[in-house]
Amino acid sequence: MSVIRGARERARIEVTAAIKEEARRQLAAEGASRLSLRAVARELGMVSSALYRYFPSRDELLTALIIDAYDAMGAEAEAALARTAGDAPHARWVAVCRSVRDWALARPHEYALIYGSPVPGYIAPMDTVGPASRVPLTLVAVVREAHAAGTLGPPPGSPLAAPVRADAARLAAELGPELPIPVVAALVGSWAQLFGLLSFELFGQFNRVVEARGAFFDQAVGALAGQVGLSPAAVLPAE
Amino acid sequence: MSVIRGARERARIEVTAAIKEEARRQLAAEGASRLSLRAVARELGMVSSALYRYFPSRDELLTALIIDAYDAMGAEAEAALARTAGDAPHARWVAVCRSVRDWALARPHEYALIYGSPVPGYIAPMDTVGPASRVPLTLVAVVREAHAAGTLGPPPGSPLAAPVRADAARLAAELGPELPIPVVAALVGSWAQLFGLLSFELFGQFNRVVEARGAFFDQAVGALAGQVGLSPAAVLPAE
DNA sequence: CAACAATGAGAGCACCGCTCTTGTTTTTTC
DNA sequence: GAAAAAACAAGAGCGGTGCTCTCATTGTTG
Repeated sequence: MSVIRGARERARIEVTAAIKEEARRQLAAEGASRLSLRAVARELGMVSSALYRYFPSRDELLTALIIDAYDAMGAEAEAALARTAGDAPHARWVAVCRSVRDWALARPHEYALIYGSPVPGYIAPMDTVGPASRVPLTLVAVVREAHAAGTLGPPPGSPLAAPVRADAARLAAELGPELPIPVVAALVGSWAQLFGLLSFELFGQFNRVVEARGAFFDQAVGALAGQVGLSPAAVLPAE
Repeated sequence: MSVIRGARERARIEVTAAIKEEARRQLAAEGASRLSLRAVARELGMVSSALYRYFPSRDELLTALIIDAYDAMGAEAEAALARTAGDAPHARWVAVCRSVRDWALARPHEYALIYGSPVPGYIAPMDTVGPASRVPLTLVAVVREAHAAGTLGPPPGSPLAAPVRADAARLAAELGPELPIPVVAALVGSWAQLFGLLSFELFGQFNRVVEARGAFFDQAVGALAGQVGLSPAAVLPAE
């Protein structure tokens, strides 16, 4: 399947990669709305119409960049999870969140591409949902491990309204049937709130408000962990 | 100061308003990145160059829309606060959050304008910070009232790291010197997290994940209230 | 009334996304 | 190995964009 068949196919892969690379460079320099196919082509020494052999439209190029960004961020989160194997769940939660933040701080424009305003009229194709769910699935993995170890406390807060419980139950069936329903509901909220913190920091809302951004982030995601039932003290029991 | 001096000045105010109105219509129809000065001018029966007498650039038009949007959202939040005078702080908190959500759901593109990816290269001018702070100040008002009434519990979570405490202390001096520092820190986090919930809902991240969006939002902002020390049970004491 | 500043109209510049046609090169098929 | 098919690059061109410039007109003010 991944066998490269000939010079043409090899060239196509290389050119496609070069286009995305140059597009990412322009993204970082100018932002998504100023990404120009003509400029990308010019920089690559080709004519603009040639670029349409590789991406049928500007939106398709953006979609490819979106998928790449989701994948890169997800890989970062998964790497953080793997790196902290054996640590306490609360610490792993914080580590995963931090890795996401580090990735976003290094590539703010790619972050904006996936968590900023959606391009108008643009419906995210199904190809994006897999890559997009890698970060939340990583957070779920942390919680499942804590639950398996018996260190997961009940999430604080009022009991769930019926429709929320229904949503959470459906999600639990997909993500971790053994998890208590309120934990799943709290997880979804924490997931959104994590990116609220990131977006505010990256989009400038914290300017002149929060200066110690890293410390503040750690504090906030620690609190988020508490919201899903992960307590700082709990440690994985030795086998 | 606000006396209208002549026909010319009156016309200028009307034309400026008409331009913004038409621009908002296009914003709703096409999104910020497809907002076109020429199309606005065309719809208004003027030539595109005439529009530059009113806004020196497309970005300036966007800035005006941004300020209007912040102001409208802030007014909505303040109205919700006024409407619930005398209610328990926890209920007022939820009411303010709901009013912000309702405003955003009715004008998703204006929401995206102020809480989505910033226009690249675009630095928010100082004019925006006043209108932008109306919503957070409304949330602060709820918490201050609860504190004055003595119903504000200590926010849960680990003690604050020194730099976070310093930021929060500086903010407390501006926003409410009587408030405990950890409450101020939790407030900033809740503020960001509130818009995380909103952005995920509005930008499509909850598609196929959360269906009962209103109920879920209420649940989540209720938990957010708990994070700043507002408990559902506490009621304002009768005078 | 005259001088002035604000406004509108039009042409034009450089750029954009995208399409179509033309000629070339690689791959596939017989 | 030659012919047919597919992939590709290049160029011209269409209708659109933000923005600037010039020039005539119109309301304001001394």
